Amino acid sequence: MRNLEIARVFETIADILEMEGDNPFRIRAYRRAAQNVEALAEDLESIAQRGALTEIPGIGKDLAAKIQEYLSTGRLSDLERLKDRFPPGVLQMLSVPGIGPKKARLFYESLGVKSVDELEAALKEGRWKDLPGIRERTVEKILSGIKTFREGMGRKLLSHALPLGEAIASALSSSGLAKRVELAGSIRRRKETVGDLDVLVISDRPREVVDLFASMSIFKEVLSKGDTKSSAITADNFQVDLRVLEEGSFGAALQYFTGSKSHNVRIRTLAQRKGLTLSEYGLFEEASGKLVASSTEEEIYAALGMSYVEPELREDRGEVEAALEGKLPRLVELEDIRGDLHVHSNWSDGTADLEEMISYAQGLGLEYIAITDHTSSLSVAHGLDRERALRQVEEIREIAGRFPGIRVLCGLEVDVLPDGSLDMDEEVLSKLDVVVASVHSHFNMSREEMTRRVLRALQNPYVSILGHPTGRILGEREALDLDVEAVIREAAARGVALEVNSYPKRLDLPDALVKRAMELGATICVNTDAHVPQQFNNLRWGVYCARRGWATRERCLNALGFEELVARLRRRRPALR
DNA sequence: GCCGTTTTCGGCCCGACTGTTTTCAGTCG
Repeated sequence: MRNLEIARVFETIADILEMEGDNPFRIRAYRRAAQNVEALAEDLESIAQRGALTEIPGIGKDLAAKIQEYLSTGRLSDLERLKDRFPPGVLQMLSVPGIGPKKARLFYESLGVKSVDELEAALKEGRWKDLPGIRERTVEKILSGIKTFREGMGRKLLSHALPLGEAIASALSSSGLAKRVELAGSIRRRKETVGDLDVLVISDRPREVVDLFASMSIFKEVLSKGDTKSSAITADNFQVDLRVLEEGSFGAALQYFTGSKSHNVRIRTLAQRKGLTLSEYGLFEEASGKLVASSTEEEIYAALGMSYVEPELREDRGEVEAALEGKLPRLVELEDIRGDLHVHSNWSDGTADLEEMISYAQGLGLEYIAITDHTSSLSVAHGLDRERALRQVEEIREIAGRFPGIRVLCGLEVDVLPDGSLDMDEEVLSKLDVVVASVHSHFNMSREEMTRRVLRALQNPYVSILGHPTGRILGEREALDLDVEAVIREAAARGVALEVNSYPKRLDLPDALVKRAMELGATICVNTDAHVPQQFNNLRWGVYCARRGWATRERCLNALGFEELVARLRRRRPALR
């Protein structure tokens, strides 16, 4: 599957053309092509074989030829030519918030800086003073952008890392050399970003496992390779650590390598108090060195007098105490989620029409979805004004009848305006089943103003869900300056659900705040915010995030069956039919 | 570079915000 690779190629071309000041529509064509290629469910190679490349939206004759060239030669002559114009580090500057093509080019051509690091140094040395249009405030903004950029770097989104880990694990499993393969570390804890990847293997032929691992074609460099351990780096600079163990110590090793560090410190202290000692090889009696437990994690936790702790909870956020008291929650699972209440179509900025979205969701076995397109103040997304909104309601009700396998609710993702009012009148809102209220603009209000704004939206009787409540985007945008505690309390009091947006870069509410929402009695709703049918599959990322926040099925709005859900929505929205 | 019941050329999304200017350029969504 080389779709992602080709999407990146188109993105890079778009970046370079943008720096050269090329026709903006041509640039947009490349970006749109990249997006559509990335969203494809089918392999580009098999589409190419069918000769159907131009059937992909946004792919015409030219781009189809470029895809063909890339598939057959592994390179693209156009791109090679363009790449000579700007060093890769200059292209990377575009990922720094506050730097676009114009500034990147300016810095490169007039300061000679070829990377983000060099740019930072030059700015700190004050070498920007003679540059046109660059003053103190701009420099401050860019320096803080560089900080944000660095925080997002080096770590990969879970949604990228987990499939990679699963591919490595399955290659090792299918070799027949391993009795068991598990991913450990933060990826097993389902942390939203992952710094590296830990793979544990049980085998009595460790040398061969190591050889197989080190020879995998995904790696560009093998850092170390011994009898039971190896580390290697993938082409996109992601480190993978392999550890091969004997069957007996698997539980202890899995527990040890899953972490987190702070969770393990707590566990080992606990063991010490009981006269025991815990290592990656097992739980032993301190005095005699006698093995107490080692083959499964369950045994180890049990021997310490605790209930089993799900990996997602192992962050030392109170799970040790709760496990000792037997009071850990039963976490929500992917199978508990019955529907999706935040879905877009091509009525606003989605790519698929209503039928496609509904039929895909039905195919996945969802019991219900709510269509929630944007409202008109979000003009970039071609949001709906009242007339189109009303027309869409009629159309949804009509189309829904043709899909007996799934219930389709009418909704909107309504913009929360700066004063906290909603971007749609009450007459329209009263005709909807679900209203997701979201902040999409004016991100830099003061904490007081922003909090007042969101609280006012929550107080609106038509709002059912607060969409991506903090507005953060991993590696791209900080969370809104918001008194989240007050927002959670208000949501709990008003019966408005807080969204856990499953989009891998959002995961918003973030896990720590999901936990706070649980503590304060609020309800969450794990939605995909799908703009493309395939994005319904993002649900798992949201569920992981919710689990890391101790969320239970009982406190998850869309774990309710349809009748219960409607009853719940109606409780807040008397007008619901 | 794509696209088409306004169809093979001429559109294609554009408003808000910021910081720089003194009427605007760059970035973002």
